Amino acid sequence: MSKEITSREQDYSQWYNDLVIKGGLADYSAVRGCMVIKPYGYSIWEKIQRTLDDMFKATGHVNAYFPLFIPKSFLSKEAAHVEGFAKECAVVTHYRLKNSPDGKGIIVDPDAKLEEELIVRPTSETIIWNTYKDWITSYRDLPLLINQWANVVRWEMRTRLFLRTAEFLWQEGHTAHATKEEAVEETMKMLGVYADFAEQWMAIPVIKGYKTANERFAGAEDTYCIEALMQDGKALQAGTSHFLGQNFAKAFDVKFVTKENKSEFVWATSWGVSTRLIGALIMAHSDDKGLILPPKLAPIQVVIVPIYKTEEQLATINEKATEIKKSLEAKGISVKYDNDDKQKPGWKFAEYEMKGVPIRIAMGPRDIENGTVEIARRDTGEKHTYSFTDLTTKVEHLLEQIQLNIFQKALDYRDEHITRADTWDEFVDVLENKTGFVAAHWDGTSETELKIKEKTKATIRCIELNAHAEEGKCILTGNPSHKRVLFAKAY
RNA sequence: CGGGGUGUAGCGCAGUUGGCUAGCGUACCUGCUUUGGGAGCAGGGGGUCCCUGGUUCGAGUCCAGGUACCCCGACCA
Repeated sequence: MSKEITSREQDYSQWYNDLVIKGGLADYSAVRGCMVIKPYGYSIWEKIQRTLDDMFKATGHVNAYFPLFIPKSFLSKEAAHVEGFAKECAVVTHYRLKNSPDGKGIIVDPDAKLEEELIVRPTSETIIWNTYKDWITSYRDLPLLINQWANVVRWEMRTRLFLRTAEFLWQEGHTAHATKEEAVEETMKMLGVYADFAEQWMAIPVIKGYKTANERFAGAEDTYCIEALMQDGKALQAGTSHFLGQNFAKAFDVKFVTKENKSEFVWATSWGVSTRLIGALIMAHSDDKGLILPPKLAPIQVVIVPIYKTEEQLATINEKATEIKKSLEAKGISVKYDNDDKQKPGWKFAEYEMKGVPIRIAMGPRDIENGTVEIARRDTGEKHTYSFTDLTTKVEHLLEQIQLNIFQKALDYRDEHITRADTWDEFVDVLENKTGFVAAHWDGTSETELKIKEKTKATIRCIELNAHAEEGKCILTGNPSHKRVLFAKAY
């Protein structure tokens, strides 16, 4: 009763907002475009962090931390980079406040103006490459494989919880290599890490591809990405991996001496994923009753709800539930036993469904008598009664099944929503009515891409890595094309 | 930055033509009864009606200006 969720059909945006807020993941804050990530939402981020961090370490990376502030002059050293980010930078101009002369409040002290303004990092390439200059002198210093977990600020015109906030949390990997081949290899390796994480942990199928010039990261030679499809048929870029060539090395004069004693610029990559992933997670799986979280990232994997009339019954259930909780926890399963007597079972059922807890175990006097529990799975809503015997194994299997099931469901939806279009009318029709990805021919020019965007709001999400050669004609101009690319409306 | 919307109790909202003590649901506190799908009854506490100024005997309500946030778009992860 107290927490109604807007249905997807009624208002998709409102449904999303309801899930975030009523699911207890995050809240609007007093600061424009900035959200408060609440404990439940943050614990999802912590799981994402922990898992990715392990994957980064396993691929040879180490963590470091660079400053939040970037001297303004640094940003302009790489031409394309500054052009891409200039319009959304928060700028620090002063370092002191003082009491207002009229006695009301406090003002910026005009005498405390900075010599050079500081930019709150929108990304850290510049400050990092300025540092790398001092760290790299010889081929022996390479490769340099560093990751940073940080917050960044991009002053977006319009923000959305998790999907696009003015401040967001992310990780950014910045690597330096002796050869182009090695840097390209690194770029692809990390793209693979992201894709594996998205599919195996978040249960979100992704398409690996590369961006057209229009969509490329500011300062990159090539931008690779993983693209996911949300339930409203819009695409969401879930992670990017950039091959930066020697652009930043040249901008910040980062050279190394080869074995042959020659001085050369180093080759670079950068790659990142952000708290936006949580937005993807929410939209990919959830339904009109609330969140559906993949077991591998759910803060609570199993909730146990007692049902009782008397203190004696509760005492018996407490004993059994604690036993079950312990045996599940011994298998690394996170369990919440909610015997809070301030809420009734029905309320708890609804609440944990809203929060996307994958498995709910209900235990009442009836169960104690029969030596059973009732298990409900969040993804399908199915309820079954199981005996205590081998309960832990059953729950483990069920968690695995749920993980696979929601991935399969998302995969089926995604695959059904990749549509080939060969005529303009067909193309527009799919984008308008069926939605999702449209695989179509494109003549390879930025002009055509922009015209299509103007007409349909769809952009080229990526050119698939495994796109096979196929002769055809551009959907708009009819000019020759050698493979299809994926268009979609996107977040 | 353009278009639309909203600011009244923690949250969600109502408040008529300007009218006297600002209300409803929920949440909260107390008590009793309840507990297998968001409990019931009784009692209780809680307000800078977004801000500033104006009109008026009287403003939550009318007028002007400001401000904040949300939604749709343009920009972007």
